[in-house]
Amino acid sequence: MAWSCYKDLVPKIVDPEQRRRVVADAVHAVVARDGLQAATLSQVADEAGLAVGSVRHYFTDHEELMIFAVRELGRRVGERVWAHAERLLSDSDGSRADRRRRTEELLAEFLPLDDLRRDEMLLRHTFATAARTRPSLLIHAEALQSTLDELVQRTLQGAQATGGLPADLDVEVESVRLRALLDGLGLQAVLFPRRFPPDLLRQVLRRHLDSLVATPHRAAGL
Amino acid sequence: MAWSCYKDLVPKIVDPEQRRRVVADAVHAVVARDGLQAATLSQVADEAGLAVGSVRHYFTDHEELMIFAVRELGRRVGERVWAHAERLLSDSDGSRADRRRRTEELLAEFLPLDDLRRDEMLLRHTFATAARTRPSLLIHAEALQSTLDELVQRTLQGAQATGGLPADLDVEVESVRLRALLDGLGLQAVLFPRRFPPDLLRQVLRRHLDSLVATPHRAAGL
DNA sequence: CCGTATTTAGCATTGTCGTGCCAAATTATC
DNA sequence: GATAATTTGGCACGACAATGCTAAATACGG
Repeated sequence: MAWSCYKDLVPKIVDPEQRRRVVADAVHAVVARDGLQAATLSQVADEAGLAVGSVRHYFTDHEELMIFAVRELGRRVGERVWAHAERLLSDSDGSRADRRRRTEELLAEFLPLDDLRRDEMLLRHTFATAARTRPSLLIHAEALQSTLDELVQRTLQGAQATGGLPADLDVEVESVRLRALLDGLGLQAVLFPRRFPPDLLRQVLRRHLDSLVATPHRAAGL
Repeated sequence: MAWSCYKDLVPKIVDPEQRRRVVADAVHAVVARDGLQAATLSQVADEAGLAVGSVRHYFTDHEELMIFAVRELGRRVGERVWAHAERLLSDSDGSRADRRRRTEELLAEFLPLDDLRRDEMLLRHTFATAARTRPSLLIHAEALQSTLDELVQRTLQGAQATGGLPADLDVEVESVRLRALLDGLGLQAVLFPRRFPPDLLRQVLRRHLDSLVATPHRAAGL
């Protein structure tokens, strides 16, 4: 049943951490394709080309497997996005138009504009949703959420610091608003892809950034 | 939510449609509390105070039960929200400030500001997510989505028609943007309620509407 | 080359799901 | 009141999940 495509030539010695990551990959693939309820031990093992017993050798139980999958997702998303962010946040040079363009590119990392980002969006959302009714996942899902929240906030702070945004803009609120926009937009695009082609996503993001730059902030009055 | 306080005195004759709605109530309650994976026949029957056999008498199988629950959710959400909308969309009178206030109230119907709206948000989101990997739910989830999309769009169109929004605003794009914002904001508030108190939700919504009113639209340039 | 630890594979158990089927209880019709 | 229809309750079966336990296959240290 289990399908070890390895030939007999490959040594049986295995780096356990790498193995765990391979299994996490399988979890991600199954969840992205068939949903969380399909991520059973047997399906994950099949996806990874292993036997159930092998998977169980590296994870004590199903719960630990799920937790690891969430953390691994967070690690990868964080790594990819922060690497992208540092190029923007550290370099203070470039014209304003250039900075604007790069900011837009950074925030576009949150949108499902290609298969990689689509799967990441899907997985983030799936695990975040699952965490609501699975206490063991909550803190890890929150950590993932916080990481991205912080990135958005720093991006806006940086833009404001370099004069790309009005000085009286309430960055706290705008961060929440931008993050909500990105999340909602990405989510709808993932759930109903027919209705939200990548062009539309980019257009909406661009429009939002435009409105941030152009809008004079009004203190909370009517 | 669903509470049939009937005692044994009530005759055994039952309106089947009402019974189906009561069972749907139970589905909603279980899903909102414990997630979709908990909406098994036995748990739903328990929640409704019925035997499994009774539930099965009104629904041929589990799938039909889920579909009915989605449609019933759509019916209720649509009913409540459109009732609210008509008061705004039909009446052309009132000052601009008054219209603005009522528009904000209407859109606040999309946010989880009280238990009822919180559960509705949760259920909409849960079923929409599930529909991705359950073809039988897809069209019903899309219908629910479309209904709310349309409401948002009409609201913005109405606001533009009465001069509450700039005439050159691209209502198509703004509808998508506003809807994404409402969805993303509501979702985060539902998943991580500690971080998103109702006041913050209102503030973000108000800020977004402010920016719509105040922003001159720039044609898609840099 | 041998013994030990690691890795892989699988069996058996237990629990829970949906569902086919049937019987009891209750109501409606005559 | 007797009979048919509706409604309710539940048993039994098969599928499949997670998991405890065991044994084979493989790699490594001596």
